[in-house]
Amino acid sequence: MHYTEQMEDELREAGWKLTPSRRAVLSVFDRHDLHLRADEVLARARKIHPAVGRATVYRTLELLTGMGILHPMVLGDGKTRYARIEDGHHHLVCSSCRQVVEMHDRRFNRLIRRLAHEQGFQMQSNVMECIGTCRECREKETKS
Amino acid sequence: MHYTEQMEDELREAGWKLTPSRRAVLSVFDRHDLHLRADEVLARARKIHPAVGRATVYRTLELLTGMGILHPMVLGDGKTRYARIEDGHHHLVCSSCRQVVEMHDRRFNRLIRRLAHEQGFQMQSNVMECIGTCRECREKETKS
DNA sequence: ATCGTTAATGAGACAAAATCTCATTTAGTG
DNA sequence: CACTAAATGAGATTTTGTCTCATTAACGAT
Ligand SMILES: [Zn+2]
Ligand SMILES: [Zn+2]
Ligand SMILES: [Zn+2]
Ligand SMILES: [Zn+2]
Repeated sequence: MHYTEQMEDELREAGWKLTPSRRAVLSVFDRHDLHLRADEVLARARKIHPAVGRATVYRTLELLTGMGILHPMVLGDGKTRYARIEDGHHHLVCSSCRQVVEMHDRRFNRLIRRLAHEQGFQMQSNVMECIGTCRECREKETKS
Repeated sequence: MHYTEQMEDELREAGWKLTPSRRAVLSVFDRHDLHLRADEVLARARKIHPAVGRATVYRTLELLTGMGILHPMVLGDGKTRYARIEDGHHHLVCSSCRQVVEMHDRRFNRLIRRLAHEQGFQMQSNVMECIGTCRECREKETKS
């Protein structure tokens, strides 16, 4: 079953109404590697359901965040972006060229789950942002 | 030597002028466990140097972020907050009661550094946010 | 100590992002 | 089809962040 449909089921099962606006916002996140600002979500959602209002997009982003489907984050540039989050969502951000590399490593989730457990927390999900310098930028740097 | 003075030295050595406004913003972050919104930083900075303007606070936050001294983050609630970041800054956020627990574990930085290295990145710093449920909230939940 | 250069500043206009209100609509239920 | 509470969109409003520009002051040179 496709991700979007799965999430629609989750909404329904949690007792939320499945409206065209909510479905539009949800379907924007069909790919797992998007990091979108609220206004970008609005623009994309309108391609699917032109009538959606800004307020509804914000409300839906909040709803989906509360359900653990999306998660807000700032990838170094101070802008709030929303991304899908399954168990974990890990990034390498180059402080020089700003490229963002997605990194998924089981070891990571395992370690976090364990550390959280030590503190009495039960992990739902996690987001990590590692700021550094990518190889290309380091090479440019040493040359100059 | 105190943290704030150390950071002042860093600024100076990087060639930036050490103004009362910059020192005020810097001194706001004397404690390591603060996560402040820009307007909170402004209010606190004004207690030290009442003349600071909003624009300067934003400019300084950007400067300090660029230098790897501060880092913007959203702890679940979609508000951008700035916090000191030494090597890493790791949080457990309870999705139910919203409490934030700071977690510092060497294993974490080690693992991230290694994974980053595998991707050709040289880590400067990292921020992690783990969303979950704290013990108290889980106990409340099972009782009800 | 004084000077000159130039980065840095604060005020306030402006722009962007987010929230709130409320009259209207509609999804889900039977 | 009809009912009802939840959800919506429009637009006002608030909050957050940026930009401009005339003025100031940090810091190195003298
Ligand atoms: Zn991502
Ligand atoms: Zn790079
Ligand atoms: Zn923290
Ligand atoms: Zn809790």
